Amino acid sequence: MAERGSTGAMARGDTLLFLTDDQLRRGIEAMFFAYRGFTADPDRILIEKGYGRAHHRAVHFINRTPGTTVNNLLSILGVTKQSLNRVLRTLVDDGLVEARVGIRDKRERHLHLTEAGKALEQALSEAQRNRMRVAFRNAGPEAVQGFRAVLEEMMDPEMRRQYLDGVDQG
Amino acid sequence: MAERGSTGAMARGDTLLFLTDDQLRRGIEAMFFAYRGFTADPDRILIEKGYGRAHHRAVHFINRTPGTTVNNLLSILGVTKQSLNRVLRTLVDDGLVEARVGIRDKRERHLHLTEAGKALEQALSEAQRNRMRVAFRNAGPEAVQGFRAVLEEMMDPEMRRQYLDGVDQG
DNA sequence: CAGTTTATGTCAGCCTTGTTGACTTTCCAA
DNA sequence: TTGGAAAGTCAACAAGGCTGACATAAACTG
Repeated sequence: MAERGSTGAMARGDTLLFLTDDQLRRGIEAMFFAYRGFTADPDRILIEKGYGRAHHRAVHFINRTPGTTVNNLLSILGVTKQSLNRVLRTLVDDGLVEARVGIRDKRERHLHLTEAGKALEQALSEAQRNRMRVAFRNAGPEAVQGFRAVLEEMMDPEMRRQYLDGVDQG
Repeated sequence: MAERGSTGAMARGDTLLFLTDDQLRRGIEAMFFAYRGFTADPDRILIEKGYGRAHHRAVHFINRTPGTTVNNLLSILGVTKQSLNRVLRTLVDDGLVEARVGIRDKRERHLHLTEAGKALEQALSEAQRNRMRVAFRNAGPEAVQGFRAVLEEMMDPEMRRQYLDGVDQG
C-alpha cells in the first residue's frame, strides 16, 4: 500500500491511521474548539460572581489538594507568584480561601477552601463535569481511554507528573 | 455489581468505565495540562517574533480557508471585531496578511497569507504538529479516534460545525 | 551567633487580549 | 434612494499574564 502524506502511517491491530498533516491539523483544531466548550460553562458562572478562569484554577487545585502551599500551587499553575497572589488575595478577602500558617514551617501558608469556597468549587466543577460526562457517555468508554492517553502524551513531562500526582490509586 | 460513585457506569463491549466524579476530574485535569503542552511550542516561536496566541489563531484559520472574510473569521474565533481588528492590523502592517477588497461585495475583505505569512504559519503549525504527531504515535491509532470523538462531543454545536467544516472529505 | 537561603507578600509598571460603546465609511439590495 | 450590513476606528477599561525590586519572617548552615 502506497504511503499517503508526508508523515507516514501508523498501524495497530485492525486499525490503520495516516498521520498526514491534514489529520494532524484536524487534531489541532479539535483541541482548539473543544477547549472552548470545556471552559464555557464554568466561565458563565465565574462572570456572574465576578471571578475569572484564574480563580477557577486556584480553587480547583486547592480543592484537589487541601493544605497545599503557595509554592506548590505555583508549580502546578505555572504562573508567577505575583500573578497568583493577586488572585489568591481576592479569594482570601472574599472568604473563599483560608491561608493557614504552617506548623512545622511557619513560612509556609497552607491553603484550604472555606465552606463558601467549597460551594463555588462545587458549582464550577459540577458544570464542567456535566459536560465531560455527556461527552464521555456519547463517545463511549473506549474513546475515553483514548482521549486520556493522547492528552497524557501531549503534556510536558513536568505537567504529566502533576497530572499523575492527582490520581487516587495510580 | 454495585454502583460506585454518584454518576453511574457506562459499558460497551468488554470495557466497563465508571464515570465517578473523580474519573471526570481526571478528564478535566487532563484537558488543562494537555492544553498547556499543546500551546507551548508555538508560544515560544510567537514570543520570539513579538506575536501572541491571537495572531497564531488568525494566521491558522486564514491559512486553512484562504480568502475568508473578516466576519467569517470573527464567528470562528468568537471574539469581538475590535479585538480581531487589532491583531489583523498588525499582521497586515507587518506584511503577513493581505486584505483584498471583495469583488462581488466590496465591503468585504478577503484575507490571504503573504509568503511571509505562510512562512510563519508553517513554523507555528510544524511545531504544533510535531507534538501532536508524537502524542498520536505514542498513544496509538485507536486512542486517536477516541481522542477525536470525545473532543468533538465536548464542543458547543456552533464550534462543532466550524470543526466539521474544516474537514476535507467528511 | 551571623549569614544565607527559602517562602511569601507587595508595590509599581508593562503587555496582550479580551470587553463595551460610539461613530464613520462604504456599498448592497429592496 | 434609503435602510441596514460589513468593516474600520477611537476611546476606555479589565483580567491576567509578565518583570523587577524590595520586605519580612523563618529556617537552615557554618
